[in-house]
Amino acid sequence: MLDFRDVVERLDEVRAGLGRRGAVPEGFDRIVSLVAERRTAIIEGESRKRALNEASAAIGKLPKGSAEQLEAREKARALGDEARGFDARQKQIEAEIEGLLAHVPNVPAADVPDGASEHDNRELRRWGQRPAFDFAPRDHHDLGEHLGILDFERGSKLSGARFTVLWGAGARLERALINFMLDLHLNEHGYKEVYTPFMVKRAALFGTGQLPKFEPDVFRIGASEEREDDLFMIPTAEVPVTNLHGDEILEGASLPRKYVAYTPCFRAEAGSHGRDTRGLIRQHQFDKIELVHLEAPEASEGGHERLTAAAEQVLQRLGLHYRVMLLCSGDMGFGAKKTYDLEVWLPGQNAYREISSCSNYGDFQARRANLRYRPAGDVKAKPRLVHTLNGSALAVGRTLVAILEQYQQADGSIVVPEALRPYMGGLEKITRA
RNA sequence: GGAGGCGUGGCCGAGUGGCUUAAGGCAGCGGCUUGCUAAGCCGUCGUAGGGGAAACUCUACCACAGGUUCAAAUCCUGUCGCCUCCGCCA
Repeated sequence: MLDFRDVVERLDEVRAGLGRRGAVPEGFDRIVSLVAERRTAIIEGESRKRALNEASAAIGKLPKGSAEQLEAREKARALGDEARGFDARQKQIEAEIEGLLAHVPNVPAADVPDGASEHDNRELRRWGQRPAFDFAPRDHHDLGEHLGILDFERGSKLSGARFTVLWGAGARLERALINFMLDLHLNEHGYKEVYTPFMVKRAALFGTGQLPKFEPDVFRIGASEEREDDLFMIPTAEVPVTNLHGDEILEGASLPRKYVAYTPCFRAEAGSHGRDTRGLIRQHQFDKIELVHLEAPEASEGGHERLTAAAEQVLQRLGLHYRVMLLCSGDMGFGAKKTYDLEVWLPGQNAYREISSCSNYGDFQARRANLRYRPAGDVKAKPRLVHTLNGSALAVGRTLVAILEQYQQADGSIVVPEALRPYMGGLEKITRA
């Protein structure tokens, strides 16, 4: 969420930034008068409260039940009523401001290119070579079924469309990828591993910006006899991990906090009917390794580059050809200031597909989740909001897809990337069972 | 699932309607002192929102949300969390 004081102070600038992503809400400029009204309500309310406090102290010193005390009580009661009136007014205005801002996305960073859709994203670089085949490459769906490691029919029998069962070497490959990625980030990139709940409260989803705007995309466990409040299945580890230090004040010296988490992710995929219905690309449940940074504001840009590099390293170790895209203003997620997508080459689709998204959120999520730090070496300094960053490193299911498709052989078997063999009991090739 | 208890500042802990702008201690921070030695002394020591050029000042916050009252950490209601015992359970 944007800071309403900042919005008022830099109204034209913020409006222009939001305009770049086509997200200036109706009546946006009304915020200026709302903030002014809020201030008036505070000043008036506080003056009544002060008078009331003084009056109450005086009443205590008057003889109990005396005529003058009764009279003073009447006057104090009136003050209290007035104070409550201004308080209510203040709350109402603040709710209006929040209502206005809760649906407003972040302002894009200056170096984010203008654009309306993914077609306007800018390719920054490519790594590796497209694998060349002297046969027609198959897609992972066919390969997986042929090998008996992907079972789409039984997934849908159990749970419906967009669920898949993995068998044998497929299941083991999934697990190997999880462990390989975690170990890489732990041992070589300095991340701390964290294991979190997979169901979270509404407040956590608000903190990272999925709510209130994107509730249809999230699976919700409604109230029941067991619980009166709602829980939501996490759509990404970003939600529990970023919110870990919500309402805390961290020591500046402890920044950056770099966390890596494995979690399954659950997405309703509302509005994506008919898209990527074949194969593993778009599932209701998938595994992901997520990197999250909490950084001092001045360090977040550098942190974003390092986080992205860590994600790229996974693809490089696995020998998977990919490219890096800088997303344009219109294609970024709700809370992001700047986003790099890693797109892996999928021979079966003859296309690059997103396998990781690495974003700098600035203080947008931190304000919602109340994530703060005290600048190092200055005990008098006011707490400041951290910057939050996150990125997938990587989406496990799509990595498995990329391995099947890039490492496929003419006979339909799959060569296991060398980096994964220690995690696969030395297995060098997946063949038909 | 049953029964009971408890939630006060970074920590410990006092506080059952006005003398609490939350006592006292510990830790932290700043300084003084250092021959009296795992020390002493003085000061400082929360968060947020207002006002003010500033010094400073006001308002709110004792798990959270409501309520009673001129006045609530204190009384009432609801919620959440934690603890103990019993039962059940991977």
